[in-house]
Amino acid sequence: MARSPRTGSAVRGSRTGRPIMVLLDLLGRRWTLRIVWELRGGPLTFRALREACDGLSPTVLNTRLKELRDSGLVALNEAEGYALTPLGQELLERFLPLVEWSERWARRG
Amino acid sequence: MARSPRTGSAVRGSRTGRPIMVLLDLLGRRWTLRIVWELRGGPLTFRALREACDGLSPTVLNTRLKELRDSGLVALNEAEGYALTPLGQELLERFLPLVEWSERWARRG
DNA sequence: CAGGGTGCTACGGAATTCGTAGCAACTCGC
DNA sequence: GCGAGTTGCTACGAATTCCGTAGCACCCTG
Repeated sequence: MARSPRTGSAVRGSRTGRPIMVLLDLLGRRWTLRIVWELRGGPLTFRALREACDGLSPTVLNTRLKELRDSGLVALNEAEGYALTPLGQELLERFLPLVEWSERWARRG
Repeated sequence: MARSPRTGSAVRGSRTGRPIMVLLDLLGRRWTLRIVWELRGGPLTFRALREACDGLSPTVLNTRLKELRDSGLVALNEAEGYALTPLGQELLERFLPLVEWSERWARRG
């Protein structure tokens, strides 16, 4: 199974290690963006996260969570479950304009 | 092969048809974000786009381009090649903060 | 002990993606 | 007309990724 993309190292589709390429590799994997999105309201347990993501397989969820933890975007808090780190919240904030845009996209497209 | 995600219809991983879910499905497919990114500087031909994306297979490139055209984000201009539509440029603009963020992410993560 | 929660793994099959080869159409120079 | 070059795009078998179900080990409460 493909390893977690890391800045400075080659990723799927690019050998430069440029941060944007690493990010595109990470976010281009199925469920990754969705998981970050579902954590927007606060921590969720592994199983709650599964349900929020329409019951994706635990295999993939665990793989994605490993990648997101390796990337410093998500952390496992024993008391509350999985949550966005400050870095992950920054990513979510940068992503919010896309959410607002998608509403207009739906009306026009 | 999975059909292009459309707002208002069920997509992979969500039956609600909410625009954000449709967008997450679309962007969560491999190479989709990369293709939009590589078109940031202007139109590219099919083959130039392949090279820009580190030689991804023409099968997948064509599939992604169909999806992006169905979504109204990319158009084929016979004279110049594939280019972002105004809608696609809006998406790219909303995505730019993530690029800037990825630079800091690389330093911290 | 029973019953419920937690994170997580195994495994076989389905879906997606890849890599290579090549087609049909068009344009250019000759 | 005839190549040589471009264009967008397809076929097809193999590799990779993802899915669905079942279930393990652990902890806590009753």
